[in-house]
Amino acid sequence: MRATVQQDFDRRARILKALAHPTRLFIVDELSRGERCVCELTDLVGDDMSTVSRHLTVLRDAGILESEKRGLQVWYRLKVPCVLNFFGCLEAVMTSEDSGRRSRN
Amino acid sequence: MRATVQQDFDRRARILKALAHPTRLFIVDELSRGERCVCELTDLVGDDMSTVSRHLTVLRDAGILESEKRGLQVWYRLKVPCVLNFFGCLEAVMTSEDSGRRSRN
DNA sequence: AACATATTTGTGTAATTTGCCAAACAACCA
DNA sequence: TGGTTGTTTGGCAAATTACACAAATATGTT
Repeated sequence: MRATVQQDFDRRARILKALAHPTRLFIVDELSRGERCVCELTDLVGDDMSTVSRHLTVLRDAGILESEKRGLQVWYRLKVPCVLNFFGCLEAVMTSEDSGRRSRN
Repeated sequence: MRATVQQDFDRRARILKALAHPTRLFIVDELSRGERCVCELTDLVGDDMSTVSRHLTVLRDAGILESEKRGLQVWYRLKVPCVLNFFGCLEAVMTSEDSGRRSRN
C-alpha cells in the first residue's frame, strides 16, 4: 500500500466510519425526507440531545451533512444524497445471508 | 426508533463498520480484480498475517466476502460486489469538501 | 513420522468510540 | 437585564476495536 494510496483509503474509511452507526444511519434516513432540526431528531432518536448533537457533528465533519442555524434552532440536511444509494446494497448483503464461511473442499 | 426498525439499522451499521477501515477497503478493492489468498493480501497490505486474517474474518462475517480453502491456502473473493459502487459516492463526499459547517445567518 | 507452509486463534495492551451529565453558549423574549 | 429554549462542549466511565506476538491448526511433503 503506497503512501498516497493509503491516504485515499484512509479518507474513504473515515467517511464510512461516520455512517457506520445505527443512530447515524437513522438520521441520514430521516434527513432523506427533508431538513430536520436537532430537537426533532432528538425526539425521533430518543437519546440525550447532547448525544444526537455529537452524532450530527460526526456526520457533518465527514462531509455528509451540512447545517444552518436559523434563530434558536440548527437545521441539518443531507449534503451528499448519494449515500442513500448504499442502503440497497446493504440490503443485498443482508439478504445473501449465511454461507460464505469456508465453503467446499 | 421502534424496536424492529432499530434492528434494521443495527444490521446495516454492522456491515458498514466492517468496511470502515482503510486496510479492509484496500482488500475489497484488490478483490474487485479477482480472488486472492491470504498470503498474497498479506504481502500487498504489509501488516502481520494474523492482522490481515482478522480483517478478512470481519469482512466475511459481515457477508461481504466468502472464502474457500484449496490445499494450504485460503482464497477470498467478493461475495456482494455492489459494495464497489460505494467508492464513487465516497469520492463525491471527499470532493464536495469543506463548507457544510454552519453556513449563513 | 517429522517437517514445512499457510492460516487462524488466544491473549494482552493501547487507542478509539459511545453516551450520559453538567456546564457553557447562543439567540430570542419579557 | 434576566430568563427561557435550543445546541454544543468538557469530562468521564464503560465498551469496543486494533494489532502484535505466540501458540494452535490444517494441509501437504519427504
